[in-house]
Amino acid sequence: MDKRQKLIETAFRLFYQHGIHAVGVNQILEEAKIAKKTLYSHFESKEKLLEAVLEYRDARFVEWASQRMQQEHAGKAAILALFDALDDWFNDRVENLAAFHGCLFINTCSEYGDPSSTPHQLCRAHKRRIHELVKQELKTMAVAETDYLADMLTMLKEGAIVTAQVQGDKLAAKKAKRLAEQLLSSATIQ
Amino acid sequence: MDKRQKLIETAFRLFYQHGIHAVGVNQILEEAKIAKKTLYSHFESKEKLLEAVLEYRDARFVEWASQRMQQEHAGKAAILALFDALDDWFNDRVENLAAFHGCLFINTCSEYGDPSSTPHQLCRAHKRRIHELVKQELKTMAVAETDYLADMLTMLKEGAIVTAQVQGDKLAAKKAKRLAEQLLSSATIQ
DNA sequence: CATAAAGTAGACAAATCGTTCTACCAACGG
DNA sequence: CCGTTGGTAGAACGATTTGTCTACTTTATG
Repeated sequence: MDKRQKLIETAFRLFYQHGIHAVGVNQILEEAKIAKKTLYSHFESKEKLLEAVLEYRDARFVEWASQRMQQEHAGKAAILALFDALDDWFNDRVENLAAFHGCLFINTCSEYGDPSSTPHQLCRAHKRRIHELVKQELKTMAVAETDYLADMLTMLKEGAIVTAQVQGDKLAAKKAKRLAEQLLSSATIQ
Repeated sequence: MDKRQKLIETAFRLFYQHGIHAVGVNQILEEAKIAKKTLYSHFESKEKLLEAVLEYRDARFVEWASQRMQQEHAGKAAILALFDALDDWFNDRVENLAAFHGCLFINTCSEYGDPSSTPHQLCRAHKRRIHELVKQELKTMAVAETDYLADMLTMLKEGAIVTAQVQGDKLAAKKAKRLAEQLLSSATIQ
């Protein structure tokens, strides 16, 4: 088995559940049943491990989201499918994403507030990627102001995630979907 | 000078800027120029100090937000004033709130993921208070579904905060205001 | 003025942090 | 068969964590 991958996945689970500074490397090693030297042969520091975790999560998440969108017809249906996907995520119906504890990237920015730090920038890049996904979908539709619409749809998504996490509102995605629908209806030209 | 208050304000500033686990009590004491024994005579632990910080921030923030809303005519203008207030906050034009580093309550929930923990519950209570503020304003208006509208407006607010923090998008509040306007227009009966 | 309360600085304890290190073992290719 | 590679366990290091403690000083009040 790939030790490096095992470290990334274990660290992800612990960071996601308890926060980054709250989890020590010893705890990661214990759970992964991997020796300390092995960790430091693959990663030069805890922060480098975190960076690998963020890249791993980004890849998995974007892959999942885009698949869910592409399962529907391009355009409005695809975008609404994203909010259905969020609903599944919030209610722990997606095995690949681990039990919902908010967004790892938002959580990470809370702990790495300096925008010039590498973790913060990786989080920013992830959000840009999701934004791009939505924007590309909008471009296949007959709508004006795709930039503004993509901004609002992703902002709505962030709001739903935070509401689901902080308030424990399991219906957050369903509510957000309704507003997204309205937004798309009033924006569609044809 | 009230040492207890000085401790709360110093701890707030540091927690807000760097995160909670990243800041040690020694650092708080150094900056506040207060002895360790004094801290532990006022608060039985770091977490109790955090709880006092959350209560302090909650009071200041709700006071500020409701004042900004009440400066406008009741109803739609008051709610839109909230988004103008957010814009000032994101762009560091509000002295009382300290330099923008996202929302302390969202940040805290990232580090205290367990919803049954006291810090998490204090954050939840704060968000409920803001939600109530918006909902009461909606009740003075001729709109149906005040619950749904309050949900969406606060969700939009959370999305704007996260976008401003993670993406560094200083225009997030202005964009959110535009969608809020549209939402209120299409919901108004008269 | 005297006493009590509340502050000070900072040493200290016990634990944990991230990181480096030694010593050893197993598998594999030349 | 021997040396390299990559793994193991875990000791050790120095720094830092939260929290307690001693000893002293300031301040307020009766």
